[in-house]
Amino acid sequence: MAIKKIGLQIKERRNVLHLQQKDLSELSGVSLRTVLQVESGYGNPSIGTLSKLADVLGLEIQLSIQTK
Amino acid sequence: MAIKKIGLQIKERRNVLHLQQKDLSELSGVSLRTVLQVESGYGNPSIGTLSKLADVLGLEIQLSIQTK
DNA sequence: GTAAATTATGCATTATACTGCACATTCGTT
DNA sequence: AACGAATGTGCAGTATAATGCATAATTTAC
Repeated sequence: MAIKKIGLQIKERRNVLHLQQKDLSELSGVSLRTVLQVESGYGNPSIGTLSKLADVLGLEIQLSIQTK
Repeated sequence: MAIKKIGLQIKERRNVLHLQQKDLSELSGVSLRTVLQVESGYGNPSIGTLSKLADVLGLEIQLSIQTK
């Protein structure tokens, strides 16, 4: 499922950058509560919310041809 | 902005596959109303909704390192 | 061990995505 | 032009994402 994978990517990238969830929350303007939900793969964030998180982490959302 | 770009990609891909908005709506289970909004770059779809559309179109949502 | 920091969960409220219906506009065909 | 098909808009209702607060559990540092 897309959301779980994305949540994991967010979490891993955050760790690589040595940021805490609270940092990501504050830098992105997304509540800590929602950061937690997204990273746990629980929930169904909007593109807007995901985009705010991705921006802080230097990531971008892409649509690509399915490989598989 | 991420949403406008994604909307355009959805629309272009749909055209490549010779699908109409109504087809995409029915195949994905997303209302025609929402398909219209997403394609026009207006609105802020959830990952779940975007994922349903992407699946039908053979696309996948990805997070990748920002290139720019 | 224990204290503090970090991550996680329950519940209630607010903001907003998603939808259906009706109607309007644009596009293609004759 | 005139008709039908496809795409788009306004408005209202419903579902659910996003949030804050309090509280837990977990991890980290002392």
